[in-house]
Amino acid sequence: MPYRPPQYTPADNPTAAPPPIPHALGPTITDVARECGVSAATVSRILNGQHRGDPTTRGRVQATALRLGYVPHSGARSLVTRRTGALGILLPDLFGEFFSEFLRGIDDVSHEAGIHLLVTSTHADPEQLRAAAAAVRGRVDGYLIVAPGNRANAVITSLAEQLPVVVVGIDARACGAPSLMIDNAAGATAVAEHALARGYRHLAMITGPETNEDAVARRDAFRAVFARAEPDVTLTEFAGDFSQDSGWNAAHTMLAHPRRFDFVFACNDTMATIALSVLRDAGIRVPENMGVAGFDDLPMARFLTPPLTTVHVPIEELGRRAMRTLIDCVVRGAPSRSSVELIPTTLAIRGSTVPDTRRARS
Amino acid sequence: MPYRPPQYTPADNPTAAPPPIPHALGPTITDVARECGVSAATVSRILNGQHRGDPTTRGRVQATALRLGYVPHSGARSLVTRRTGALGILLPDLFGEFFSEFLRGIDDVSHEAGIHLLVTSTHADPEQLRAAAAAVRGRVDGYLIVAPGNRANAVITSLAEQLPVVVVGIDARACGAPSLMIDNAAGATAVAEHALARGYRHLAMITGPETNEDAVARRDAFRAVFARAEPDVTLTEFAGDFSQDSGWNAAHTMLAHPRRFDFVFACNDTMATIALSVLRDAGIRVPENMGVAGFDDLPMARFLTPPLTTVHVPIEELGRRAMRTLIDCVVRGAPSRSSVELIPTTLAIRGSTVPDTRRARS
DNA sequence: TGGTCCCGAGAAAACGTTTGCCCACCCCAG
DNA sequence: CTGGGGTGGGCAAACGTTTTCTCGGGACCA
Repeated sequence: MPYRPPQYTPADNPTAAPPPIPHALGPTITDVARECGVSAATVSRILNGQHRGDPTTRGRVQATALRLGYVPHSGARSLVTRRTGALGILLPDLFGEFFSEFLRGIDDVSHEAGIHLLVTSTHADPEQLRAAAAAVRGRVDGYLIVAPGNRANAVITSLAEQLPVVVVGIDARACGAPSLMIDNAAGATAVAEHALARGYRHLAMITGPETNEDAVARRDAFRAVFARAEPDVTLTEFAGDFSQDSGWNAAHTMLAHPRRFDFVFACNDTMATIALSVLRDAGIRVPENMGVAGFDDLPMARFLTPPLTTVHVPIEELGRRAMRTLIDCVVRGAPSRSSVELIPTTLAIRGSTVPDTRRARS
Repeated sequence: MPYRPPQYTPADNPTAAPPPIPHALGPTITDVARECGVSAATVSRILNGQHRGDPTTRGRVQATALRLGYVPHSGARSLVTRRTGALGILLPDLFGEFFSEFLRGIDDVSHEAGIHLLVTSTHADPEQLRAAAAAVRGRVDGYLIVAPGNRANAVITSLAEQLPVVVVGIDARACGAPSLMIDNAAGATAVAEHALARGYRHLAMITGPETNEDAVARRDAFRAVFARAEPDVTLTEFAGDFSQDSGWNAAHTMLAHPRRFDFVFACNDTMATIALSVLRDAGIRVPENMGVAGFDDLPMARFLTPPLTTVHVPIEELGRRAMRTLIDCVVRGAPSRSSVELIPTTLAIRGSTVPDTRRARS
């Protein structure tokens, strides 16, 4: 990734004159010092709390800084402290409610730590991840990476050698970075067992992307329960990739299939929502003729028709924990120990698998 | 907002020793210069494209920079250029799909301009907005503000005096900043006219927050159509605030109302979704007994049961345009001319207002 | 051939902050 | 009265980059 300087000039007019007037800077530490009749060093120490000195001076300096609206220049500071006070959030793609929730958790933690967030959301593959990380290099003290798939190990490893890294979504122990993972197996298992307990026998599953470890884990756990189920139970898989379109295609493929299914498990709520919609259009009653379950428990899931049985994932909590872990790594300055934290999931049983819709607002 | 230095130490242990090992920095410009046998000045000029000089030297420097993986220290650079290459995105709150879509548009544009995004999402009122802006002061070249309500004018005005500002969601001409606004009036008007054309006569509206200009505009436009409708048409308003909970409360209040309604317009899709759910639980058929319409056209809207008639808002495009406007301001260095750009909306007619559900995937 | 101009590239200052080192002062004890 | 320890606070270097000023050399024209 060759270095490319920031381009404020619009792409359609690369020859435009460089902007002449940079923004006005506020008061500097020298201004505060002069105003108080002390040296810049003293101001710096007081404002950073390292100074146990004269309370009078301290009060005066703080008051002056406040009055002048002084905010230290973060660039100058990071130049000497070698810390930026910011963390890079590298997201594969910003789709749907999942990432709003996730970001909310992250923002919450970072906000109270006084840490800033550099967010990028445009990596779909390892190479773009590398580019995104390179772009914010030097501006951040660490990376929070939501894995774009399971092929990114090499990139993550090389990033983790330079800065603290926390990975969400894949097991990155081999990369030397702590990982946080959703307990997909428990969730998918619970769905499968619930389906069988409810008497459903011919199961369909709409899978997620092959490269997504969450998706694979959900699929495998679902398969595993099927493998030890009674022989009259069948399981058929239809390929999806978590997107709306793929859900639509998979649901229609399922309906065209010669086998009559009585249950469909979509590996995320987005696809489950679409499945519900397709089934309704086809005149199939849920849950009587067919049970439907999803995964994620998006805020909307309980308000669908019928309310969607799904695996609850504490998404915001996931973001929060990931952020705490990352901050912890940065504090220790250690090159991010390997570890895996499993985020528990629970099955939220609603109207798409049990007839009584009175439980609408479970 | 008193200055508070970044706190990497976890809040529960404020006395922890300061982190001893700052992250290792990569190669500096001096390293590249030494490696090539030229001066740092030359490297700087070449890498920034200001150098039309000797192609041999240029090629050598570029190759070396690439080989060493040199990335300039953004702090040092911003110290002298007085630009940071980053923009601050100040969001009121990260809820639902709306902001994922919005952020996607923003990220898209900034990414291709090589500009970084500092995202904050924790301001619910003007004072918090001021604090959020102060926190990133000096780290950004401009602000993209999604208004937390219509009381923020004073804060926005003072921000706009210092840095380029673009505002989304309120008319900030008085603040000296360009604004982008959704054409709420057109959308709400279209809904009202559609409802009346479909023969609905007793309309209910679930409003948004009083402090939100979008919400107010939608309400007023809907009222206006009612005002010039035939006398047998009634309109009753129920207070909401765009949240799921408020939608639930408003829908139930509506059902308890002595008047029998045959149409409900929720001022955003989140509340409309809840309304659909509540009506289903109450055994009211949509659209036969009651029509439902929302606003925003979230990606999920067309997959609800029945598919939701709603006002389509090009959310991603909104983010994209806002970002382009902001970048334009920063480029010109001008203190952000006042202007208002209106983002057009269109009515998406679906099954929640017209019986034929065959149009499911319109 | 001599003068002029241009172009490539280096030296050095400046940006705002932190921090190690040092000094001066004060207080207290001997 | 003097010496020592402790403390408040100043000086100056350093961080990595851009940019202005400068100079040397080569080309071109008369």
